[in-house]
Amino acid sequence: MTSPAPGRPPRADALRNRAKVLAAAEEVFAVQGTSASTEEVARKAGVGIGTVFRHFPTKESLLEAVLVALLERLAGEAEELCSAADPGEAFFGFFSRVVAQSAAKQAVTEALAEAGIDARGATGRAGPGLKAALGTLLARAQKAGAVRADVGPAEVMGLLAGMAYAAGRAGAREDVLRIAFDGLRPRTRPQQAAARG
Amino acid sequence: MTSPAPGRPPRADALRNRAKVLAAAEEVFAVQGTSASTEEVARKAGVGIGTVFRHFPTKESLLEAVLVALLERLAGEAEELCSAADPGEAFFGFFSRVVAQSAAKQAVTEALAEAGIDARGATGRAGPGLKAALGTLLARAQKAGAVRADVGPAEVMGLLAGMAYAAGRAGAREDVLRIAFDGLRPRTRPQQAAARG
Amino acid sequence: MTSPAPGRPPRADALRNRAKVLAAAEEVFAVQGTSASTEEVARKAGVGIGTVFRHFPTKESLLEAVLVALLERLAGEAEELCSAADPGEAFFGFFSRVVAQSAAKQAVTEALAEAGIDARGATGRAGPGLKAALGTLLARAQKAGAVRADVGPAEVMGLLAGMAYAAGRAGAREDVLRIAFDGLRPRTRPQQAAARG
Amino acid sequence: MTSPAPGRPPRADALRNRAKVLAAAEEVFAVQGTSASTEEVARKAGVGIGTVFRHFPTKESLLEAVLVALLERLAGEAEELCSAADPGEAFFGFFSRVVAQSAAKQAVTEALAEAGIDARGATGRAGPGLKAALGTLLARAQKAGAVRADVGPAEVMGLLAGMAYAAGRAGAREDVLRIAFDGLRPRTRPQQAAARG
DNA sequence: TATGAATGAGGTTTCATTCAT
DNA sequence: AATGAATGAAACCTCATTCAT
Repeated sequence: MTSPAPGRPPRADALRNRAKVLAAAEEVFAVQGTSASTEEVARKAGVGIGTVFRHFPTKESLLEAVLVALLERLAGEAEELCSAADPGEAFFGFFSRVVAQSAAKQAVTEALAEAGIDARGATGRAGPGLKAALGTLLARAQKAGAVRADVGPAEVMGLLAGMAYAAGRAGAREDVLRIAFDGLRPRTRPQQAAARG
Repeated sequence: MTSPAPGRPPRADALRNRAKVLAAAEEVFAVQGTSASTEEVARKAGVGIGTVFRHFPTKESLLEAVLVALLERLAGEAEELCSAADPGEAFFGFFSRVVAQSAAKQAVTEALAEAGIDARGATGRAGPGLKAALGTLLARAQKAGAVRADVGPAEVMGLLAGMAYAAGRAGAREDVLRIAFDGLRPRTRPQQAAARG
Repeated sequence: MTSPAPGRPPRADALRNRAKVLAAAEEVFAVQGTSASTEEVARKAGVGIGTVFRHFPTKESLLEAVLVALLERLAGEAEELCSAADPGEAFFGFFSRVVAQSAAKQAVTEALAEAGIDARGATGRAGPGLKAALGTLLARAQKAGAVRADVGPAEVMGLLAGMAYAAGRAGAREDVLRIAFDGLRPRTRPQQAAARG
Repeated sequence: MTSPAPGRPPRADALRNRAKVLAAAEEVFAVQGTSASTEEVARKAGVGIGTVFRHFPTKESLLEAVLVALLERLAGEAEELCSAADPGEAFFGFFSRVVAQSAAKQAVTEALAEAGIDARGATGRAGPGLKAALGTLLARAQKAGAVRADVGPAEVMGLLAGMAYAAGRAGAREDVLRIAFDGLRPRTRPQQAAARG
């Protein structure tokens, strides 16, 4: 691959094709799982197979790009909610929306899982953006008393990945999410009990 | 499942081979994931590839058999706990143990997920055994006031699958499980009842 | 690939196919050069592509096997000539025959070249067989006064590779070989003859 | 060779690019062999891949141009030596130098081989230049008694190609070249001369 | 019944060549 | 004229499945 002369902007049609490939990959991997073939992606994108490999020199790099894009999009949504009026609603609403997306897209679940683990790869590099935004949402919700104080962003990410999987693969619905949410809310009674005791 | 000639009982060595293959498959899929090759399974089992396909005519059927075996084993464990002294401990202990297994074996997670969804396939047919036993564990724990009354076996299965995934892929630990458990515990009444009583 | 149970002889049909593949590869590489495709070899051998890769798991290993087979055959011919009546004729005759083969088969030239260099790979392992036999032929010819005393097997191998290449690629014929042979002959006799004359 | 619009002289920058590509190709093919990619050549030349194909419409034509350039350079060296003081030294020195170059550059060997065979292609058309100059060197050396009288330029070209190959691929060194040189020297006179001296 | 050799579709990747910018 | 993105044939290799031994 000839790298573009440094400083020169990439050509418009190339950018367009890159985006088309990425979008097609996102859809194909969402529907068929990440073992879908690169040819399928090319077909869906309406480009030649060579074009896919020009933009993403290995299948792994394509997959990575898809996951990164998903994570960044989620991080963007989270950031927007950081200034919402009701911090509790913002936090739980975001959580719900991510889970709902995962139900349709397997890739989202994988992205969440990898973002939690992988500090190395590109996925890991994009993870912090989401974790940071989620951390802010969490902190605000905690300050407002909507979420218990003794959980951190890491636990929330783990719970999110699990619920996403449950929604997408195990056919679980709001009932399950409700349990998780209750687990995240501050405990009322025990404190009274503790006060009494 | 291999159907022997009708009326003829399967030969002893054939049964032994079937068991060897199943055990090998369980281990191989646990370690390498379900995309491991059938040859690998045959090698680990110490049999020819042809023998694997004689007992399990497609790779999918082999995978299914592995999942069914896992589910049946879990169901067995659950049934044993149905007569345990402390129903709450029995329920949460079982839940924890399943999640711990999943952390080591991807296949367990898949089994749980499929068991929740698939009412059709063989996995779905084995699911009810687990779901029934889990239902008993759940009912006893609810009656003892250790688990909130408004959740059913289906929700617990979903939560279990999600937590199993979180444990195996997203690197989540007891922290996350604690949140889920708190979500499962009664919110108000039990403590009041305890306080009153 | 499942390795055969140690001690069990390979199946007859497998051996037959292995030989067919090797023969086809030899011919294909001879005609089209070593960059010919593995599919072409399979087609010529009349087997599926999978069969080629079962016997030779990489293209490189196939190529290596071809070269080794060629070297071993040449070594065999050389060994037979070690007991020939006229050591000079044996040596030069062998040299000529190798060169003649190379004219038709590029692969022979490559085999000779690699045998000279590579002490590592399988080709290098087969090289010594040829070099040893050639060494014997050479020593006998030197003792008989047909070849000058101050050259060793390594130089002869080098000369052989060069002449093989010249014959196969540069269109050189006996004229060139005659020069090389004159270079190999002892320097004294002709002069004595000339002195006498 | 790029044909400009008839009557229009090629632009200066185009000529410059052509030269850059040719130089890059020579180096790339020397180091990586002739199977190096055209992209690699473009990168080394610092031009776009399209520019390479504008000047050399196929990879084969680029390769040919490289070989022709090499042959012409060798022919130039040979011509310069045609007026050297010692014809024997000129001839053998040239031979040695060509072989030494080949040890580093595969392409030289190929050029020599093709020059010997191909009367058709561009390589064949450049060959005569070298062959003529070599013929002159040879004739002078023969007249001076340094080379036997019964060999012609064709044989010398063949020997040269073979020795070039031996040097580059078979790891042969001066020992082998010495044999070839001895084969080229007159059989009787020089030694008598030496005996006399 | 058990074996493992044979099969070939399908996957990833490379690269000479074309063509819009 | 120069560029480099796009193309797709073709290469190597894997693996689920079949079938002769």
